[in-house]
Amino acid sequence: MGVAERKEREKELLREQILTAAKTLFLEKGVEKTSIRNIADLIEYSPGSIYHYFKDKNEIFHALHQGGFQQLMGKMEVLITIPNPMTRLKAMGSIYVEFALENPDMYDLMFIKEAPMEHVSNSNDEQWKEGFGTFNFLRATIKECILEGYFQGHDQEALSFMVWSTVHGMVSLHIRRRCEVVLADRQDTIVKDGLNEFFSILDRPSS
Amino acid sequence: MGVAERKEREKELLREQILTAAKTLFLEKGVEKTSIRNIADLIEYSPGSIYHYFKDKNEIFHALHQGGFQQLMGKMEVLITIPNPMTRLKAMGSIYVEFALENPDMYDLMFIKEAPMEHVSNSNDEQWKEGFGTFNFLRATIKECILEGYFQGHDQEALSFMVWSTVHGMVSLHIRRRCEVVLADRQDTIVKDGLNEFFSILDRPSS
DNA sequence: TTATATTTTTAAACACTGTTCAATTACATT
DNA sequence: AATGTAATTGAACAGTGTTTAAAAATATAA
Repeated sequence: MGVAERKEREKELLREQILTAAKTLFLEKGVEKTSIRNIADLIEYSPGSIYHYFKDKNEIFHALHQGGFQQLMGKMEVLITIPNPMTRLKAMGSIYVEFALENPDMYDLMFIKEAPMEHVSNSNDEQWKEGFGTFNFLRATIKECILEGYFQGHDQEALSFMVWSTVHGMVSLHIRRRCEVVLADRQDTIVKDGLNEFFSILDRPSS
Repeated sequence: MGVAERKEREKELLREQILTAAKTLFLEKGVEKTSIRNIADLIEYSPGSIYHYFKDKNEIFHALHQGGFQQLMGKMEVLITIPNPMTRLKAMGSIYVEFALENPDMYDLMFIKEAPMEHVSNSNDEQWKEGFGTFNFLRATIKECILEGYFQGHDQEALSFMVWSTVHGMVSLHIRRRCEVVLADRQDTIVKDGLNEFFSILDRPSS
């Protein structure tokens, strides 16, 4: 009676095929410029079929969105071996930036693009543990930093948001090419340099 | 022989009409979801007409993009009256954030959306004086700060980029609603609070 | 004023898009 | 072999940006 199970597996397989095809195309030419027909062509199915596996284009986007978070979380796992919270905080920043620069399109998908945010907000909390996880880890690290006297009298929540914003700002300005004109030289190094500036400012003692 | 001049004025008038209609619709429902037909409907002309005044949809976007920079530059003019560079730097950050929160859609158009960036990069330098201007002003202010000993031994260029990134990061995470889930409470104040955290870290003395 | 030339405007067409749906095909169970 | 279910299809719908030949409006010249 393994028929149902096999069919389930086959269904999952095609779902996966759709996702990898969509990912390829999304990262290649962008979400907006990828059509359902493009995806269908790539996996050699009719456009209508896709709607048997995903409610709409947004749901495909959302699935990939989640995958990206898991990938980022994976890269962050090494951080738990770093005991000093300040060192850990900086390593976290480096990993974040590294992830963004290595997977600019995926980062774009996860943190810059607007498409599926209504969907994400409305979806059940279960699915958000990944996104939550990374930010909570940042929050916890910052809390440790404060406890050890690195940011005396600072607001844990607001400081976490600010730190996240700084790394996000740098990589997103880079990815969306807002520094090309204004920082024409140094294009390749500016994000790393900016990050180091940030680190050295964080390192200054509390007054 | 003022006929040519009058026609020129009339042409400019319709161009302006198209722009205000486009701006209304872009800010109302987003660039992507605004069609040329929508704009044409609003000004009661046929869709084809618009192509006599603008090469394509991108060119309309670009025109509005430029207008936004002029608006931001206008808000920044008061800064030249602030003699202390550190005070000026912080005021600049406040104005930037204020502009973004007051005109989130225009900010999105200017700094987050990707649509017309190819066009912007390829367009002649003349048109970029505005964008250049604001960043150069930041750069100059940072330079003064360094000269007065606020950021000893720091890299002017990288520091400017980092400062810009921080304010950009905060407002863009807010605008693209990436903190809704992760910072559900404090939603309205988090950007202001984050900015203040940034200020107080900038204020710490150089080691 | 009439004829010519130029500019502005239009409607129709083209090749796309996301999505829906009735009909067909494939397949497992009885 | 017949039945019922699930997967797949292709056509259709209403929309998109853009092009273009024709028409209308206007300006210039005779």
